[in-house]
Amino acid sequence: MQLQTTRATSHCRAARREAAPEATAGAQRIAAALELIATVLEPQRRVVHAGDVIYRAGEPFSRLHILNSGLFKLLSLSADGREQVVGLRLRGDWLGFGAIASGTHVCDAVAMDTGEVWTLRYDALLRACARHPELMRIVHEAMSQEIVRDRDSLIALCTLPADARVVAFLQSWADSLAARGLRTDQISLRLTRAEIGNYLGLTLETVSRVLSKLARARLIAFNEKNRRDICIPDFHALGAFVQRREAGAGLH
Amino acid sequence: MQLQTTRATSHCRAARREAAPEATAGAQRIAAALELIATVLEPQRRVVHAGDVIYRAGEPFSRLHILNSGLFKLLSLSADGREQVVGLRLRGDWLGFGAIASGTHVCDAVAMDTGEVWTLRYDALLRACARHPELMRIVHEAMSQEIVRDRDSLIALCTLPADARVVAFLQSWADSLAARGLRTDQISLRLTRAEIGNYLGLTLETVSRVLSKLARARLIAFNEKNRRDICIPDFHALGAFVQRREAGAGLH
DNA sequence: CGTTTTCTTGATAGCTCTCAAGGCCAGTGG
DNA sequence: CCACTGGCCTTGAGAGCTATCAAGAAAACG
Repeated sequence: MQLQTTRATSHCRAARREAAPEATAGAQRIAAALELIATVLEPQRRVVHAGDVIYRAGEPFSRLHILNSGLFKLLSLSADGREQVVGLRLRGDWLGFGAIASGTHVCDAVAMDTGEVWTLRYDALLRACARHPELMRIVHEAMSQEIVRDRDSLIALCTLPADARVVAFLQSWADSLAARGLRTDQISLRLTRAEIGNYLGLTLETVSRVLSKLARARLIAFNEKNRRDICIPDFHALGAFVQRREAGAGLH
Repeated sequence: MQLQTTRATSHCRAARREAAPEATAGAQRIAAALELIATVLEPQRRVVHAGDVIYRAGEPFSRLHILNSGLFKLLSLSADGREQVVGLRLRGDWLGFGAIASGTHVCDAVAMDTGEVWTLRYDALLRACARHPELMRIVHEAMSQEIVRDRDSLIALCTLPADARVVAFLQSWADSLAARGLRTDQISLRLTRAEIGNYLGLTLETVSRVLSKLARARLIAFNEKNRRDICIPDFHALGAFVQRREAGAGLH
């Protein structure tokens, strides 16, 4: 059992170690994709502020959006009227892929901070893709990445206990920042406990309890005077925390 | 509260009523897409049997697959070695989209029954898409549909209690069959309780208990001598069951 | 400075998992 | 034909985890 824990932990380490050296590479790839789109398609650029709606579920689809900066959330309205956060998007991500099949947007996209959105017509993109294979490669990679990322979060949210869900959220958030060349030692969640819980399928109280427990264990540290900014002194220890819990649960 | 329950239920009804008349339309659209692919690309066709592996996680990506018949499951291997069913695929569905971004397959695809798989090279598909806009539309719609479907299942699995998860699974399964023009009054799950539980993030005992409860409430009926084949006498009642439970839970 | 939102913490209840035992069924071999 | 075996399923009892409810503290906001 000890062996298995060690192996699983080292596996996580390997994945994370890869991310760090490639951070600049990831940021450069995003920058290159944005540059190509800007030169080939001349998208409409728009500055948005917290609360601005990019599109709403039910609206007809004709345009895709690419994020140049800012933080955005995707909201899905379930049949009984409750809102669920189904995704968070950052620089380099696309918005609107889900509407291609049905011709109608299936969720709301809302800005959570000031940022810049590039908008382009889908039919114009298709025509441009026929002329620029590199552009089509970028679009397909973005859609493929969205499929994989959603699948990973589905696994995390369905199989992990509350502690591990919050840790996985923090790790994936840090990974997203690292892939864009941003610093990860002092990260700002920019989400309320209620929004985090909504995203993770937990209540805000449970999220608060888990964060408090992590802080007591010195695995994270809150910023003075602002409990939304946290720093993660040791990613290894954070990952090992949930691994240890899993191993312990499996011992009986 | 009664009003809200009625509204939510009728919403579900509306969605389901749409599905029924469009069943043949959905089947025709799938058939048309398969026909176009067959004529333009001449894919390699292969008959597979239960247990056959189409691809494994980690293998290099070069080909996509389209399902002409059969039932397939997507398995994701988590870091600690447990397998998780992350998707079920039927006629008309594509396999391998998740590998485009990374160039490596991210999950296993395994046949659960005899079926026919069409295989084509991704680079050939891209070249063909440049010549046939209709083909590109089909590919993009398939990727978009996969994004939306995964997102929907994520919401269902993260926010619903065990009863509702199983009901949602039965409904989505029946919808998938209906969209392909198959009968839905007598459906065969072709999955063990353990596989259903794995897919839904539940234990096999919980799945068994929920199915027994649904059978006691006459909302489903097991086939004689085979508890894997069930029939759903009234979809309305099945949907209303979970709606009622939600409303009741919210009363306090 | 007062109001509102957000966050924390505790107590309790409910749901699901775990563990355990047994039943049903198909295939196998005597 | 029947006993045996193994896989799959069902059912029950208890434990653990998370939601719910409630109260108060802290921070943001006008």
